[in-house]
Amino acid sequence: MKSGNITNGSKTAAKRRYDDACGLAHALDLIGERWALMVLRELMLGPKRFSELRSDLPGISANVLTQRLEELEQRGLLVRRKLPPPSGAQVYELTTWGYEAEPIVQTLGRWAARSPAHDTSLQISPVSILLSLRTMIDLAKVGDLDARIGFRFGDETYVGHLTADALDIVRSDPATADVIFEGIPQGIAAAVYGDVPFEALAAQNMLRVTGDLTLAKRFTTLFELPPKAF
Amino acid sequence: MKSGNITNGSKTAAKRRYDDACGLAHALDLIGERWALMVLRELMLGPKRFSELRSDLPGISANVLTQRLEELEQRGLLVRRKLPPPSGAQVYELTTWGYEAEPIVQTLGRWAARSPAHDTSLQISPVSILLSLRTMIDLAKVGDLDARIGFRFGDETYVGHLTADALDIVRSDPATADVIFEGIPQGIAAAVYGDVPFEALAAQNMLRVTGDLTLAKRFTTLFELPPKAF
DNA sequence: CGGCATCCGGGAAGATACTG
DNA sequence: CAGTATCTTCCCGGATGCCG
Repeated sequence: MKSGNITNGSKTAAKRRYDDACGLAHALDLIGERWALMVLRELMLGPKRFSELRSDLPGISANVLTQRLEELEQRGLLVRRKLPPPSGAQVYELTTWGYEAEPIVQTLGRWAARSPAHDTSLQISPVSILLSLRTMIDLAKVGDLDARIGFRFGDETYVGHLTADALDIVRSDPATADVIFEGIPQGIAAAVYGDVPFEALAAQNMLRVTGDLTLAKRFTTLFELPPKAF
Repeated sequence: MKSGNITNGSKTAAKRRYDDACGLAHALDLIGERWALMVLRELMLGPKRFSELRSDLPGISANVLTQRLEELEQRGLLVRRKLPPPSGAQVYELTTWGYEAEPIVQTLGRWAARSPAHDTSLQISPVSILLSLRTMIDLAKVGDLDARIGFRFGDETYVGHLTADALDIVRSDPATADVIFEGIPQGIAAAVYGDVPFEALAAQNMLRVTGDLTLAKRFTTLFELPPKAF
């Protein structure tokens, strides 16, 4: 019914973008699609393979994950990399610029924590809870503490290095950490944000703490959620 | 037709949400829809009416704007308010919690400014450019400066209060400001980020500067875009 | 004119099945 | 395990039209 095709090159090429020079608009053009920021979040503590991403992002479908990974790679936020033999598996790893998106994840998360509608009973991934610790830590309470905190969620293990300046978290073996938290992400959440005692969590098979228990207890006091907005 | 229609109650209860306790996921459930953050941005410096939003968000359809405003109101991010007579016009105004989303807009904007694909030649709204000034100001360069900077973009006028602590910007009459920038948003961008001299901008009808020209020149040196990521 | 409902076309997202 | 292929559903964008 439209007489003549539009033939406006700039318009046919234009998919669903905000035609706006504003930085926010451009950011949304880059990472505003559904699932894009969630994918970045899952890669924020280190490379992952396709199947790990799929299982840590409940609800994403394979084709959408494929598409997001392609777009994010093309835009320079992540790269595909082959692990050295014998593994040889392909993983997705953030670029430097991709890692620089962590403040975005933190700012959004901290803001949303004030939402009265926030349902903390839902599923949460290992990376999510660890990033929330990085976000919600009150460095003033750390003092001169310097400790290595291990986390074990099934196969996924992480080690956090707590200093006066920051809580660094990398994916590595927690065997030599000062204290090890082992269980499910909700167990960490309950201990840190819900002040649930370790014994109760152990009884529910949510969390097991080994190593320096005094340090563990102290660790759980370093974090605080912001108050609800209303 | 409306009566007795399917209502899809069985499955539609869960729309298109991330079923995830992560703060990021909840944030995206609240403001992750298309145009939502752009609407928040436009309201960030004060209430606006429907038609103002529509004209400052080129590309949004009335349909979608209505829907976003409803959702954001229902979620507690903005309220509808009637201006006192004689205007009596209805405006949309952010709640306290809504204004607290400014760090989100800033973080996304600052991050995207590093993108090599960022096209600064596109249209930009008054609120966008003013928020970018708040984002990109280098307070260390302000020293003990204390000045009132006026901005006039057609009908929309703003006054920025520059102090050592912050650049506050509110929508008000710039008549008494120390210096007034008048023109189009791109004119401000060219002067501040492109170091284009005032004379050149005046010749192109992009910007006219009145008042304390020394202050104006100094003002344009306070802002710096981050380097490109690659 | 401002605000909102409705219809329609296109395209992105979701679900499932399938393949190397 | 790491993705395709296909089909369906739903959201977005544009146009029209109602109503205060």
